[in-house]
Amino acid sequence: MVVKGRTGQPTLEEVAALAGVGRGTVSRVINNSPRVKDSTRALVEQAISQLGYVPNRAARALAGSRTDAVALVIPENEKKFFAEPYFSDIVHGVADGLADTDMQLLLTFLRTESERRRFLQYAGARRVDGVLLVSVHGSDPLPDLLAEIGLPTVLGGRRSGDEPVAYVDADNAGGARSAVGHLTASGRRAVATVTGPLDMYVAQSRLRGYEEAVRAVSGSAPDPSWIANGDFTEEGGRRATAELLARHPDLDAVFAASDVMAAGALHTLRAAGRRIPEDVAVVGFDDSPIARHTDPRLTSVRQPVEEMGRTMARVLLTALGEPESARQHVVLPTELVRRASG
Amino acid sequence: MVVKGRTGQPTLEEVAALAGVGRGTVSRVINNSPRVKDSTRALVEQAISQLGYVPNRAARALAGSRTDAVALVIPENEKKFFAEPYFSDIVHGVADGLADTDMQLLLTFLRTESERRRFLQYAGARRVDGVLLVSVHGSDPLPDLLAEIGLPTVLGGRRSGDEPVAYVDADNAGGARSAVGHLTASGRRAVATVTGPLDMYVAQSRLRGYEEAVRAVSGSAPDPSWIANGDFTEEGGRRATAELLARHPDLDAVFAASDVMAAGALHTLRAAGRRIPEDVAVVGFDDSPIARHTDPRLTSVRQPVEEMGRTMARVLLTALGEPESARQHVVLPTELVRRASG
DNA sequence: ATGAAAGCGCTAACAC
DNA sequence: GTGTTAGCGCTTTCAT
Repeated sequence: MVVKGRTGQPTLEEVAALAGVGRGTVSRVINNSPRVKDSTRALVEQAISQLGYVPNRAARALAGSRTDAVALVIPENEKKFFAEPYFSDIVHGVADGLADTDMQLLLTFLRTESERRRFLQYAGARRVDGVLLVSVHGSDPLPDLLAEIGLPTVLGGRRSGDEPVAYVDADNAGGARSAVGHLTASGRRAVATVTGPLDMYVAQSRLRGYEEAVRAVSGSAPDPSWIANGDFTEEGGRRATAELLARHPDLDAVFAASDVMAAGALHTLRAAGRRIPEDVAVVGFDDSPIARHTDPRLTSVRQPVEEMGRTMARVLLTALGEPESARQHVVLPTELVRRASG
Repeated sequence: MVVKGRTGQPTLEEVAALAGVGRGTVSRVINNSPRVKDSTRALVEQAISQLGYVPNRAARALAGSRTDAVALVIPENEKKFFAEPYFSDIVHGVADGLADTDMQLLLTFLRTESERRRFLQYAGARRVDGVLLVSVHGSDPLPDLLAEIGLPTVLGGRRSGDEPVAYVDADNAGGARSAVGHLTASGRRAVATVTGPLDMYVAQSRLRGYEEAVRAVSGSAPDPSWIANGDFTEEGGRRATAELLARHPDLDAVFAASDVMAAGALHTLRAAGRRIPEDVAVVGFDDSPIARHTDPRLTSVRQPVEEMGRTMARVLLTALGEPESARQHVVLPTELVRRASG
């Protein structure tokens, strides 16, 4: 006949019976309540391992009104943003940060408007304990909506300088400053930049870092003609670099606000007959293998992506532990990885 | 006054009350049971949307003994294997394949032996309905253990030619044949190969494809001296290519069993003064951006990775629907992407 | 410190 | 077809 319900798994009740205690006591033990006598605890733990007992998550969630699950949400408006190992690193980091918890990691892609709605319902129904949100675009309302719902949320990156929601970001402006500083320190003065899409704070920050570094050596803000907009794609990097080259045939350095764009810049510069790094130096941002293979000597700013993921997980866990804790804002340092060509 | 534990979420009971029906009927409606009069169904659906009702997953799981969740498991013995977009594509594909289900996607990395044990416990406790397992290494016992437990499992790739567990793989041997065939068709006869780690079936298959293609033109199996082992890393590709070059200075083509290794091969060949493709042609496998940026003209075999993920999800869903269905084995075709340099 | 008991929200058997 | 009811396995008062 059809085997139903029972999975054959031992239940808390059976553990209690074997240990000769009540169910409440077993529950206390597996939840690390301090109000249990050591000897009793030992008894129960013995029974647990003897039976190979594993608490039933669903029952726990139902009774305790929590889920022990967090969602990692990835809005897919800009898939290109995730072509690189960035995505993979974030996921690894988050998983690592959750590793010694028994939190489950749910992965959710939000491609369409209807999927966004569905997710909000889902979140509103509290089917996760918290949310990690990456690749937040300029004016994405999702973080605010989650905040209204009262669901602990941590962003990877931020939407603006005074992001109200908890976030973990990299020091993009600082990274850009050090990249450009690296160029000027070696005597390059005609430094142009290829920016990311300026509706993203990450792109604004990197541009700002560039401007600050230029001002630091020239005493004034760079002329806008030294700035060309890309979109974080290689093709965008090529196009923007071509513009820059047309406007300033004498440029001797380019700071690309992403490594993929740096790869594009390198291609365009080479195609135009410029030698790297004799004629033009290039510095990128992100330290991706793609760019390194385009030119192994490419100097780049490295963001600690995996650690960002780990930190996001940690921040969320903290927020889950102390519901009324202030929103945490973490900015991790970047690092300039020098190779020959910068 | 007595309001306790309530999360504020409407329950099935409230829906039933509002619709003026019993709870069982509401349950039937949300589970698409055919045994409901259309008019009643409409009534219930009206109440559901009026209340914004979302079924409680935990309660459902507890009562129905299923979880509506599948785990995507990634054994991390060989992290290098996932440096490329492969991982990202698989995940996207799986998510896509699950998109119009309300299955949740759990992500699980297995780094240590203790994590493996924990996962087996977890799986044994039936906290997921099924498992997707990628990057299965040569003699990994995990798939068999899951099969014993009776948990529907689908592999991405396989462990051997007669893999008993359901799997979705790419036609690696066929891809390798077409790659090498492409080289020989253009007159190259001195074709060497850089293999992957031969304890992986994927590497064996690609080597077999190479051997078959060589035999097809030369009439006999290639001498082992034309074969050098890599490990799917760039450095491995460099080393193996250097060996080949030392053994056969006259080689005029290389088939690399992965694109990252192809990148390594290109670097080594260039460093040795060989011109690509005048002196030596290179063909890779996987069609990764890394390799394309090393040489934009690199011809590669493309595996439909995202579709593999999608298919894995589909196969698993089928297995969940028909528990006694035969193990499905799917092999997806690969495609040669010709560019100038092959 | 521990046992007893009341749910958590749902599914599935069973009646009608 | 539809209502009723008994659990699913756990957490959490409330007594003791």
